[in-house]
Amino acid sequence: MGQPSDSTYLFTSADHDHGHCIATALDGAGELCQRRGARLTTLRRQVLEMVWRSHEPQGAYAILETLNGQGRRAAPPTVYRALDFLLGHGLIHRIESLNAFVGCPTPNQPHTGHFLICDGCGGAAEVNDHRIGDALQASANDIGFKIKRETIELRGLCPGCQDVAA
Amino acid sequence: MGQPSDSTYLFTSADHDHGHCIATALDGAGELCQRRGARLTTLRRQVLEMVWRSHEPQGAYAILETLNGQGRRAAPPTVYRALDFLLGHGLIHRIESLNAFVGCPTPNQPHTGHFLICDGCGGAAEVNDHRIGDALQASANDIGFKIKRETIELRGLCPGCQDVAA
DNA sequence: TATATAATGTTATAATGTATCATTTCGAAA
DNA sequence: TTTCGAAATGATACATTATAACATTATATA
Repeated sequence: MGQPSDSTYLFTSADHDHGHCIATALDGAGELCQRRGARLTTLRRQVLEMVWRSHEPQGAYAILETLNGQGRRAAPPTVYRALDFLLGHGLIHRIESLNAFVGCPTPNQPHTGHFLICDGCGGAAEVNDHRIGDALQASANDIGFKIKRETIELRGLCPGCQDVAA
Repeated sequence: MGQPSDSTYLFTSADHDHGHCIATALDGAGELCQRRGARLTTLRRQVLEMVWRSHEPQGAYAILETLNGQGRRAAPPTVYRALDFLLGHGLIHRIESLNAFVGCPTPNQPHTGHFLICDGCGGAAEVNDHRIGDALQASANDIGFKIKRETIELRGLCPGCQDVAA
């Protein structure tokens, strides 16, 4: 608990109701895929669930191990293809600086993920602050650069881990 | 030519005097290391020169091949250690979304690199626009997140490559 | 010069990601 | 319902990126 059900994760306490995060994400993904005529197969749903295992970005091979721990005997392409599908539909984001993947809490509104990643607890919070996008756009405009994709990853310490450090 | 000697690369025409970019970078690196009592060895200088081979970020193994093409017989750790040294002194930056490295035109002023990377020509331009840093800082402040490192990589099309596309 | 430290060499391997072709599953058309 | 084409997954092999561990060499300075 600790957070209202519709709030986005911003380094909430470790005891928040993460089951609710997962359930919301899976339900939302189901609806999104149905609307789009995309097939959220069992495998893809399992991989999405594993990405959502926590708010720490998950590596592809970690996901593969988890899958294989459940009786299945999968190989890397199986996982990467599922991840590609989820990325393509905006259900997850890739964290470039970690070679890892994290669930998107707001896959319905088109956006580019901006991330705060805590070096203490490993959590990654997605923020959608128009000031950031505006500043990037303004800077690019001055040069005449046309933005197609953004990789915005801030590493540091979340409020809780700053307290621990002190 | 095409650009004044002290300007930073912002997708200047392909025929700019890149030799000047390289010379400036190497000279600056020499001075910086001397001031800091750091040893810019032959190997490290060679690797820096290879990173500066163009404004396209260079992969570690591409650098390794270039090194080995010059008679030397080096292995990956040799290159990665030199890159680590150069990163540590801010002489180069790592582009996370490309697993590649690019020379820093302004290693003296402390800063975090913000990059515009053209999907057309492959060039990476480093911009230091306070609006971006300010917006990131403001957004992080609201949450109480303490920024330690920034990965800001915008992919898209530079002015020249937009023209070609049209 | 002696020597401690930094730098580089060397070998092996870990971690991440993809190409290719075979097989299975699924949904729509007949 | 059956058939058929496309999409999804399985399976094998391999490519790319990065690091661990230990040996050797070079460098500054006491």
